[in-house]
Amino acid sequence: MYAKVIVDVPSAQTDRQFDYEIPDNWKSIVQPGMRVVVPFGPRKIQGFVMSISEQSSYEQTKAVVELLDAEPILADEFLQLGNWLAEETLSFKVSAYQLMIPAALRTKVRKQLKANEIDSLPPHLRRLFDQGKVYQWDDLIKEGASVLSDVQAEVKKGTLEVEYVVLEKGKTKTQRLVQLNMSLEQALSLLTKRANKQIELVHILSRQPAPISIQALLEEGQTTHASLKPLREKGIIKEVDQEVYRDPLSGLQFERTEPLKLTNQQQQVVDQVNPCIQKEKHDVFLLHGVTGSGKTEVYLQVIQQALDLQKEAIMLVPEISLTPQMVNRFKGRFGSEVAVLHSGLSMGEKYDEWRKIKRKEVKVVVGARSAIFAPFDRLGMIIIDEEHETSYKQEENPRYHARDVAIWRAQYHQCPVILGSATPLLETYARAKKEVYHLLTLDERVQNRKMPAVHIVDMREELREGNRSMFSTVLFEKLKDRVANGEQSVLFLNRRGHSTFVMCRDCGYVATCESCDISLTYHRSQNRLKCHYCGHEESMPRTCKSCGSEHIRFFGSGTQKVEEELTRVLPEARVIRMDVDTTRKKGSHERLLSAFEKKQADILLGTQMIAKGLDFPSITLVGVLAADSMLHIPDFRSAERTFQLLEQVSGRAGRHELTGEVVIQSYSPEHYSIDLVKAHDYQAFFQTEMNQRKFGQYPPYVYMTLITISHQELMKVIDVAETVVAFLRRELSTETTVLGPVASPLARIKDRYRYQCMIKYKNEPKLRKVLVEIREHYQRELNKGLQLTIDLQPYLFT
DNA sequence: AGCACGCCGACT
DNA sequence: GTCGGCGTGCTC
Repeated sequence: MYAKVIVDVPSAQTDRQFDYEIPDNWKSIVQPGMRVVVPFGPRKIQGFVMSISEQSSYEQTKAVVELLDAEPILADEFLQLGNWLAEETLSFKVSAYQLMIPAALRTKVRKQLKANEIDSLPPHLRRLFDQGKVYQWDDLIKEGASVLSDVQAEVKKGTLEVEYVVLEKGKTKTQRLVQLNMSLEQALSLLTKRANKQIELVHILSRQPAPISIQALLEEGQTTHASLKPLREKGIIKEVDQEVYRDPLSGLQFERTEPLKLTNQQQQVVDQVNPCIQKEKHDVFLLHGVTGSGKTEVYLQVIQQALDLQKEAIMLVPEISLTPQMVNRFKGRFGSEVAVLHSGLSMGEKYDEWRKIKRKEVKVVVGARSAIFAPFDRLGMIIIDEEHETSYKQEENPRYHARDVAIWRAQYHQCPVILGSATPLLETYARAKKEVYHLLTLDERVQNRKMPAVHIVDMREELREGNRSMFSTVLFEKLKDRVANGEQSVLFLNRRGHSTFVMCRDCGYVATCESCDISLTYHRSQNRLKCHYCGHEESMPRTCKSCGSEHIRFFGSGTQKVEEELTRVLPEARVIRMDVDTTRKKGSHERLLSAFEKKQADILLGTQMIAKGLDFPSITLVGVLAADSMLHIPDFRSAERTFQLLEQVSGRAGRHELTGEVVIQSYSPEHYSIDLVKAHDYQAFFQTEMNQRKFGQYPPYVYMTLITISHQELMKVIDVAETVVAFLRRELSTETTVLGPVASPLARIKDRYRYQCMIKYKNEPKLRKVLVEIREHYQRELNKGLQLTIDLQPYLFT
């Protein structure tokens, strides 16, 4: 019997199955989807069993050396999904499989030196084995080169041996429990009358039917470890280790909520989706619901339907909106049947949540992108909230989109998918219009609340009237009003730091990062300049590096500067700033939001991260300080992103009894992506933008593929890029457009020059084959400095 | 990815 | 003559 194994070596040459003999004692145990350790050349590595076969076409096969799982870690569904995903994203199969298992289960191979005959070693080598029979290879490197060749000589003789140990990173957490090791009478007979505390502890234990934790025991007995120790020494108690889950939400209480009464519109949506769950029919729904229309309640109720039918559900949310508010709503409705997966969890916590799913202890998963791989086997519903969010696309290999995986899994399980958004991605809405997806609309807010009124302020006008501050008169007055009335405001600015760039007034020199083609951002609190791409930091120069002048000035405002300005012009306002810099520490996100919720501040000032999910009753004003900040980015989706962001931010206002207002400051208020926010008119935006896309031949009218080439040397990059483009033009059909090569918008990052080329096509069956050929051609150079990334359906063009 | 094998230049 | 630099190819 042979196991067909995909080995854990992510490279083009090893991206296929290898055959290994299964030793007799494992023949009945090994199954597809299990992890094994196999010999691979001179070393030992991990692999995934794909299938089991009676024969092998290889004359000589090595045997599986270790079995890492007692049952398959990847169900058949995932073996198929991985195969599809690898092909779809042009990545290695093993990389696709690694996505599906928690990081804690990924293995590391440790190389070590084992002494077979310590006594026959020369003294300078024998020294290494003072501590034991093994010596870590990593430490050997520090010993110097001559030792290495001596070691190699001994390995040849057989006195030393090179070993490979496969280690799992994660551990299960255990808790120590105690119980009585004998009857109460026996125990008491072993104790003196004066040992009051010990006697009490024994009594407590005798009342417990099951072992209890040491902590609980000592607490109940009102004592410390001092009274436990003698019991342990006399053998009166027995201790056992029990596996426990790390609970990221420990100590939190969730108030149980009941389903809310649905509006007619909400009910219609539920009525269309529920039959699909019941009849096990696959369908993709686009739920287009304006902000505040109660999409979340719809999600909760269709998930309830799935649970009622003994099925499971996955709900994806953008990382950024996986706020305590969202978690509370799910925990409140489904209690302990929910697992939560997001990047804020530690590796161990993620592993525990994953095991709860695998063991069927939960029925619902709420999580960010990777939660789409939750190991359920009776999926009844998949929901992707804020479907247009860019975070659903992974920006490293495998470059997959959670939506595509969701639809694949839903087809496999024959269940519906709901894509929900107030501002769907253009491609998605176009598909709904073509009836590829099923369109469901919620165009009214719940309880007939009005959409917030939007004022658009022309900042050029403000400037002309002599207002050079970053707040327009309108916004400032309204802010002041809110603070006076005890209502809350949200201020949004898509830039962190203090100033976006620092320029010399005399010679025009702009401080840039030495490794990237990016201007440095000034951070006031540390008085330093930072690169937001590579993390490089330097102190703020007193004089211009180029001409020595002292006239260095700050330009472009970030959140830090706005905060400063606010305390100056509106000293009575209490401000909370939320951006990457203030939320870096674990839990600070929650802390800041709950402080705002408790009305410990009047103004919440922040970047992207406050744009979604916030639902606080007393927010009645939303201010957008620089609406055009995204508009001039060289990306065909910049108008769409601007509209989406403005709509999302506006949606934070007036979600409850108090009506809301929005003030948008812009230097191009006539642009449709800004102007149409006034009427909250997605339809009009869709039409206008579709015309633009048609005119420029952009998605959804064409598909796109982006190839980015980078290298330390500029000439090398240009050379490769030109060769690639020429090859593409020659191989692809004449209807396909190949653009470039051009320097990437971020032309240099971390000392690497970057060029890109874009392929636009409608129908190109040869594409994958041609792309694979390009990658194979540069195989050799890929190890040596050259980087070539291929992104099918890119979201970002940096 | 590692690792061995193998082929050329700078040394004892 | 040998040590060790890296290019090339293989791993069931």
